[in-house]
Formats: sequence, structure tokens, C-alpha cells
Amino acid sequence: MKETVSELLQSALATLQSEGTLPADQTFTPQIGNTKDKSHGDYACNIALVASKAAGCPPRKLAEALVERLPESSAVEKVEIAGPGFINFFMSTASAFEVVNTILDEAGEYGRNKNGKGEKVQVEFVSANPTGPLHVGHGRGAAIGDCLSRLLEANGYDVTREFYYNDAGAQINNLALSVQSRVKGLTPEDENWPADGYRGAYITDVANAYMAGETVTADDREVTGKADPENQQAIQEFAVAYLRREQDLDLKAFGVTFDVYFLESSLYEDGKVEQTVERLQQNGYTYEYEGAIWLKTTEFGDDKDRVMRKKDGGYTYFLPDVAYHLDKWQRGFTTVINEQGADHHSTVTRVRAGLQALKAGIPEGWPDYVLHQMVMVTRSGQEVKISKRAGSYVTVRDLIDEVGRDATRFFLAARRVDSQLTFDIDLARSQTNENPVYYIQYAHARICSVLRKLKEEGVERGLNECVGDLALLTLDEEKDLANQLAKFPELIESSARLREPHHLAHYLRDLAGQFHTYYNAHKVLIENTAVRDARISLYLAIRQVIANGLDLLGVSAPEEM
RNA sequence: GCGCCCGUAGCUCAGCUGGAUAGAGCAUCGGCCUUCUAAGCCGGUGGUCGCAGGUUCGAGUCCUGCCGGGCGCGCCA
Repeated sequence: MKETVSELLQSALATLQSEGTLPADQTFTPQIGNTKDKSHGDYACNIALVASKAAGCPPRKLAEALVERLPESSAVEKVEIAGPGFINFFMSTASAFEVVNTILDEAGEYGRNKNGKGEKVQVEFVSANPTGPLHVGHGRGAAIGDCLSRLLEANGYDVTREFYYNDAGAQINNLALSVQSRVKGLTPEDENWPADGYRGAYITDVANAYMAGETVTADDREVTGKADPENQQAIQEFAVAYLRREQDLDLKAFGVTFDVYFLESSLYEDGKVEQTVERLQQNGYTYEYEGAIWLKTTEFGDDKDRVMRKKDGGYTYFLPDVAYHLDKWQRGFTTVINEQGADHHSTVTRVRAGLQALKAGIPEGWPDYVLHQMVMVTRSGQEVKISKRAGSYVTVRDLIDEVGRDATRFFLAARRVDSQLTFDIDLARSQTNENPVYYIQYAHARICSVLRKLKEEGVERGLNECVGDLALLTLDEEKDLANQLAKFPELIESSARLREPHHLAHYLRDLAGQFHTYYNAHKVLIENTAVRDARISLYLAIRQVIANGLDLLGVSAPEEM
């Protein structure tokens, strides 16, 4: 629909160029906007204001010239010039309802496109270290990362969901020590408890399972507890596997799955860390200072150089990060999106700098980052502190248990990533009309309910069957609904392009609101079966779009509530 | 001190590449169930878009400075 308007305008612009009113050596691309006010028609274009300087005449006059040269089109009912020179398009009613046919034809495919052309895209998200259960921040990452992945798939990209985790290093050592201390009967209150030991109750669970000789499976590995309190290596392997399994259970309950689990340790085993170091040294971006080896990240926009090999010979965390991203590049991902908490934003510059120093032909801005701001959890008006080390924090599992998977996913994905989020447990768990996710699901269930009722009356309608003459849809609410439905494809396109999944939630809220209004104002199961059938067709289209939209959010679309 | 993000109605938040009188929900006040699920609908109240400049036909949106909040500034990850 928008394309139609755009084509008409481009034609008119070309005519003006050939006539000499507009300079032929410039290109004018009309931007078609959705109007906020119905009195401004369905679409508006500001090209006359933008191009008035080039044309050397006032915007309104240019607009008039443009309108005169617009080709005839059955889709356009009338065109008006308004305000300083906006061109407003009023679309014909018949053309507005074409979308209903399109939706019912395309069904689950409606809104999707092939713009990505099968290009390989990787989305890395969650990437929690296996030192404890997932907290609400990871939950936000999971909701956003998965929704983004679904959106990219809907745009025709070949998406790989990847989870990277650190299974070696100081904090894993610390985990092993904590479990070992529990195995030996120590508690965090004891003097001999490790200084930065993990204090959470889950450490006791790991210790008990280890001593009981349980077998856990995670990431294609199977580890059995050796029940030997002195074998720190065995404890570490068991604890990592145990906690990875716990995280997987949480993610599964959340409806999130990954294609690849990437272990930091594999970068060492495969020699990729060493290769990266050598390459950086060969390229001349390293130097020794005070016994450590530094990387000149300042040559690539960092504010100071970074240590890559410590005095003791070990590498800092950021070096394997660079090696990891080189590996991503070599796996053929021309687009990589890293979804992380904003507390990791300092790594963005460093990783990119390290990649540039490799001289591997990686573009400067690669990879992309989507950083979500922190989540604050409140309960009874009090902030619940998120502290992994203290062991008292709200986990993803807590939220799912208390407010349900659908509401949790919706709330965590429904806000702009760069705004801080307050997750009010009391509010989210209240299963009342305060909860927007129910409002949307209810619209879906309501339509299904109408279909059941219709079936009771002996009329069975297939979900994708367009019956009835859509020309019988003459109400304003009906046209508004059709227009809203028609916006769904561009929503999918822009949400993916901008990496902003929250638009989906707001769109669905609006669509559901429009439907509820329509439903209340006009009965659908009426004696005039011709009008009834046409309205049911519109209902079916609405149902399909709500279902498609909720699916992109990973939220269920119930037929009954 | 430096860097990144944010500051829109009492509260929680939208506002796509600057566009025509700033939008929802919750809360609050008042209406609507003998009618397809009231987990719903209709109407009212409520805003100097943090402050001050600037850019232009036009700024919540872009630029600068300030104020306020969050996060990060380790040879931790």
C-alpha cells in the first residue's frame, strides 16, 4: 500500500525533473509517513517541504505541481495538500481491505520477508558463567536475544543462537572452592570459608549431588560426582556441568534454546588463543611493560592500552574474547549481534580494537552490540538486591514460577533496551487486567470464542478461509483495523533493522485495543449473514496477526482463557 | 575526574530515519453485563517532554553546556 503511494510520487517527481521544475541531477526519495490524525488521510508525504529549496519555489506550490502530475490509481481515493505543504493520501476503502485476503492466504508467513536472503547471522546472548542460577538480568537478555533472533528469522536471515561461557579462570576456581567448602561441611559464616566464595544455597545442592555420586548431563557432556572431597578438579567439572544443566532447565522453562554452546576453554585447547597472540605480535601492536604484554588498543579508539598477558603468564579475559570473535568471523557470520548487559559496555571498544589489530579484513564496526540496561527487582515496594556473590537475588526461575512464562517474557522484552527496567514482582504476578499480556491474549481468545459460537450455530469457518464480500465492511473501526494489520510487515522489518524488539509488544497492545473496541461496539454474530461473514474474515485476519506477533515474542496465543 | 545510557502525565512506559493540536496502561472520578468471555468497553481529570541556549520552514526527536539518576573505568570476568 505504502509502496503504491511511493511509486506514484516517484513518477510525479520524475515528471517534474524532466520538465525542469526540479533539478535532474539530484535524486528525490519521497518518505511516506503514517498519519497520526485521520483528517490527514492514511499516508502523508513531506517531500514538497524537503525539496522546496531545490525547486526554488514555496512548498505548497511544489506540492500542487506534484499532485497534478500524480498518475491515476484506483487505490487512492483523494489527495490533499495541507499545512505547510504536506501531501495527504486518502486510500480507497476497497484497497484497505485487500490486506485481509493477503493475511489469510499467507497465514503464519504474513509479515515475514526475504530481505535477509539467507545471510548467516549470529546472535550471542545470555552467555552466563556457570557459577549460579540465571538472574533476572540474564532473563532480560534471554527475552531480548530470542525475540531478536525470531525477528531476524522473520526477515529471511539464517540465525544461529549462541551461548558462550567461561568454564575456566578465577571465578570457576572460586566456584570449585565454594563447593568443596560445602562438601567439607563449612558454611559461609565459618572463618575458613573462601573470601569471595559463592554463598547461595545452590552451592549446597551441588555439594550434596557431588557426594551422592549423581550424574548430570549438559552440553553433550556427562559428569558423575566422584564424592571425593579432595579432588578439586573433579569438583570443578561436576559443578560446572551441574550449574549448566540448571541454567538449561531455566532456559527451557523460558522457551529459549540455543544452537551452539561455546566453551571458552575450547579456545585454549584448539590453540586459538595462542594464534591470536602471535598474530597480534606479528602485526606490531604489542609491547612489554612491567613484565606484562600489552595491546595498543589506543590505536583503535580505546582510551588506554590493555594488558593481554599478565605477569604470571596467564591471559586477561579480553584476549580469548578477541580469539572468540575471530572464530565467529571465520565461521562466516557477516553479521554478529552480541546481546549483553550494559555493565559490559567497556568490552565493546576493546574487542573491536583487538579485531582490527588482527588485520583480518574485519569491518570496523563489527560486531554489533545490543546492550540492555540493568533490571531492578522490587517486592512489596522494596528493592531486591541482585548480588551473585551474596547469593540472594531473583532468578529467572523465580519469575517464571511466580508470574508465568508468558508474562515474564513479555515484560522483559516490552521495553526499550536502553532504559532501566523496574520489575515489580507484585504487579507482574497479579493476574488481573493490569497485565498487558493478558489483554493481548484475551483478544486472541475472544476471536476463537466467537468461532466456537459460530460453530455451535452450524457454521464452520476455516482459520484461513476468506468468506464474504469485504466491501460490506464499511465501518471506520474496520478500516482502522485493516490499516493496523497492514502495518505489521513494516513493523517486523524495522524492529529487526533497528534491533528493537519492544515495538512488537506495543504494536500488539494497540491492535488488541482496537479489536476490543470494535468487538464491544459492533456485534459480529448477526442475522445479516453476508455482513457477518465479512466481519468474521476480518476477525480471522486479526487473530492471525496477533498469533504471528505473539509467536515472535515467544508468548503463547491461547484459544481459551 | 573520564566514558556509555537514561530523564515525557501521580506511577510504569510508547513516540520509526526531525514534521502538522505530545500518546497508552495503571491510579483517580463517572457510566456500560437478560445481548458473541466485564481478563472487556465508553467518558472525565491529569504534561513548562529535566533546565538553558543553538541548528531550521518546523525540535520530545539533532548540536553544545548545565542539573539529576544508572552503569563502567583492575595484570577480575
